Amino acid sequence: MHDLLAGLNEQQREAVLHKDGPLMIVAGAGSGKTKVLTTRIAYLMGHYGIDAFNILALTFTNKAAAEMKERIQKLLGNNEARNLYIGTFHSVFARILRGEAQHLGYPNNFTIYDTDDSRSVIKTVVQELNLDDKTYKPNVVHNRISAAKNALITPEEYAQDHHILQEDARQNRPAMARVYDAYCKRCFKNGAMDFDDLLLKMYELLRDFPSVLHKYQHKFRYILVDEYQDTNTTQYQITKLLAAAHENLCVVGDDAQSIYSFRGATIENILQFQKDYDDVKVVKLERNYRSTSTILNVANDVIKNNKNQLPKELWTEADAGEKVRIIRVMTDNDEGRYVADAIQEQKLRNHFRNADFAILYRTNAQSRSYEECLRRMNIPYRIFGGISFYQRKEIKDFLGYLRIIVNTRDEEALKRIINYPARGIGKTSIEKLMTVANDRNMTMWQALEQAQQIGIRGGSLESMQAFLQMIKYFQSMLKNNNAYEVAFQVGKHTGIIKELFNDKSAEGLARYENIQELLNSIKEWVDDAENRSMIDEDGTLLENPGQPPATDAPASGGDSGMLFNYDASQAPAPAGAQQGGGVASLGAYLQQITLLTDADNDKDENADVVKLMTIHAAKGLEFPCVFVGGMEESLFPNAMAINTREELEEERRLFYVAVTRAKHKLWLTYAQNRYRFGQLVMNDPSRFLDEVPPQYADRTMAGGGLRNQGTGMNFGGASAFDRLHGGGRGSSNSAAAAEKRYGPPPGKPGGPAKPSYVAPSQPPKVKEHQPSADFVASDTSNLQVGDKVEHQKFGFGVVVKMEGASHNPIATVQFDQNGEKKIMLNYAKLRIL
DNA sequence: GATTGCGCGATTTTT
DNA sequence: TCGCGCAATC
Repeated sequence: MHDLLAGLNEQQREAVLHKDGPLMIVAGAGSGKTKVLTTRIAYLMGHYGIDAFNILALTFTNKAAAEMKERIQKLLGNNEARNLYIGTFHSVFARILRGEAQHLGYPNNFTIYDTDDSRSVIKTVVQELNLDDKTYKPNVVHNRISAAKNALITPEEYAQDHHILQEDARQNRPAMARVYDAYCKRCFKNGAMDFDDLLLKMYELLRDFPSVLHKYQHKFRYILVDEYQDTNTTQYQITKLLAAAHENLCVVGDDAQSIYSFRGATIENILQFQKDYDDVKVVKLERNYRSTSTILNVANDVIKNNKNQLPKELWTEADAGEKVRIIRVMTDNDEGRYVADAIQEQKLRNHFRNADFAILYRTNAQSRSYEECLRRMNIPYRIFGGISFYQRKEIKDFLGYLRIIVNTRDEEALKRIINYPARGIGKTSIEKLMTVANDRNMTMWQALEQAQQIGIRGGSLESMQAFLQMIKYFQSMLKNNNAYEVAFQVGKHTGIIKELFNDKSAEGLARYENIQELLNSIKEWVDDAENRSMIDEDGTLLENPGQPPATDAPASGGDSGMLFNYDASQAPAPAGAQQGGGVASLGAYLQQITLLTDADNDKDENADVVKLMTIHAAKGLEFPCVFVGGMEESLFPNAMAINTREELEEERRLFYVAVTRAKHKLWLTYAQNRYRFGQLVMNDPSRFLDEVPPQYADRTMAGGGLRNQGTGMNFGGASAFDRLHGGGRGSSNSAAAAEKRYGPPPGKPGGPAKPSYVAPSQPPKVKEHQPSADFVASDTSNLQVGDKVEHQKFGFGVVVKMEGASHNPIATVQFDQNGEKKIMLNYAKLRIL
């Protein structure tokens, strides 16, 4: 085991060697945190002889858990790591709750509601309480409820808390407490837990059932918590309970990277850890293996402006590297162009790959200008974040069937699919079912079973009975068939596949393929689960919660990957029926599916593309070259987060995270003018830029050459970088046009700015036109051939042809810069010159 | 029942 | 500005 410690620095070694008692590892960015965690676990097992079954490691993402498991496996060189409990808080607790559900009155096959499901339930209860859904907006209400749950405030406590009630009254939502209560009751009735419940119910389980607590306290003799700075109150309390018997609790985190308070994370958890236990061993990992010293110095100096933190200072033996470039551009579009151009430049000069670049931003909306420019320059890129595979309507519909099969209490699922595909169960009938269910205190499913008795007649009744029959048929399969076999039949018999197959639109095709992909992934999960199944030491059959199914591998049998062509649906169901539901049961499948995110089955993780993402999404990642855009007041720090010191400090930590993502090169850009909500707004440079020590930064206008702009910042000496970007690369229109439009920045001395930014050397497909300052759409009802016009995007041109009906006239315009375009006058804005 | 159109709102989002 | 969600409509 000696070599486990090889390659660790002194502090890392200290953290690994510490065996018993509470341990806090304060791990700065890029300090080898994962290495320490994994080595520590391997060492516990390999050197101290701790049984893998007795070790629990909690992470925040599936990805982190999977990576840890893999690395431990490698370190140990055997298969013992498979017996570790490594997973996200949510997946580990879901797994435990699944086994203990009866204590709490939930079915073992309880459904896990994702955020959309939760909102949908909220919508329902708000309606049922006869409240205005404009006042009680689902996402607002959900945030409030979620915050309460994360803070361990029950509906009863909520209803009695003066401070909370006051706050709700002030927000004109006096009935919040009732909504919260109704929401909880409804979820319970539905046999469902939302994300927050997975934590909350786990806590209640441990709190209220001493035997259960005892069981897990003695099972998990060693507990490790990753990203401790992001834990919320509930997670804190759970860890405390679990660790109480042995106090072998190791928490790892970096208070400077706490950026999820809006999700209930409490930075106090890590700040106060030393007070929670006697004799807390604290190890600080301050040596950074990632960034240049310049970048680290910037990060260190910036974060010093925060008051509330654990003292530490990152250091490195790496070279100073280059200065951080602080770049001012005129508009958000210029920012996109500047970045795309700089990437091109760096690729050529320094042989970087696309994947060496990341563009980070505060808000998702900022991705647009980058996207346009990258596309124009044919630089491959990928945006991370956005709608997840599992949130797509067709996927949720399909899963809706699987959910109702496994858990008939799940009203959300039932409502979703009872008339999809359309089978003649109309709105009125559905409402009737719901009303009756509510009145007689039964589930909607039970109401459905008694459709006739409750007075549903005719076609509706027949449809309902046929529907019931079908679902019951699927249910009858559960016992002897695995998740895939059931899902296969669902696809075949419900008509979903047929419906999508018949939709020949592009979206329809995509939806069809998504369902195929879902089925593929279920198949793969089944194969995998059967391989990885294991018997727990206490005899419980467990499913491995870790590995999500990858969805890119071809289907078994090596065919086209299309497991399910509608046309081929007559083919026999997949052979090889397993011993039954068992480890690969539909219930087990559903339990983990909701906890997956797109990142968990990313097929082209290693593709050579520029990566665009929010700073939040970048946490934990690193890139050779990083651009951070939108360094402007009210954007970053965001206007919504500058009202309290706490908020501002979190924004600063976010900036710290952004800076410390960079290994070699870092650009910070800000635009003077930016379109926001369709309005052009002027922003001051971010205050965080002022916190960057001048000696570590080059501050320039994009392209350089501009002096004395007097922004209160030093735009002095042109760096090598400026010269590089400065002169002699043809002329550009954008900055000049922007300058023309807006004039010199108000309050800023100095003559008109010279064109500073230079258009990319590869001419774009559409030459961006900046409309004249006085651009006003003209009345085009009398537009004639030969008229000279200006278009907001395409620029100046001449009308060469008029066609189309009088109510929908179409003009063909020959543009100076962009060739001939057909312009629909009803939509496009043209100015007649 | 699907389609269109208007009005509103718009941080971040590991699970 | 843009996208979405709901309401009106054939």
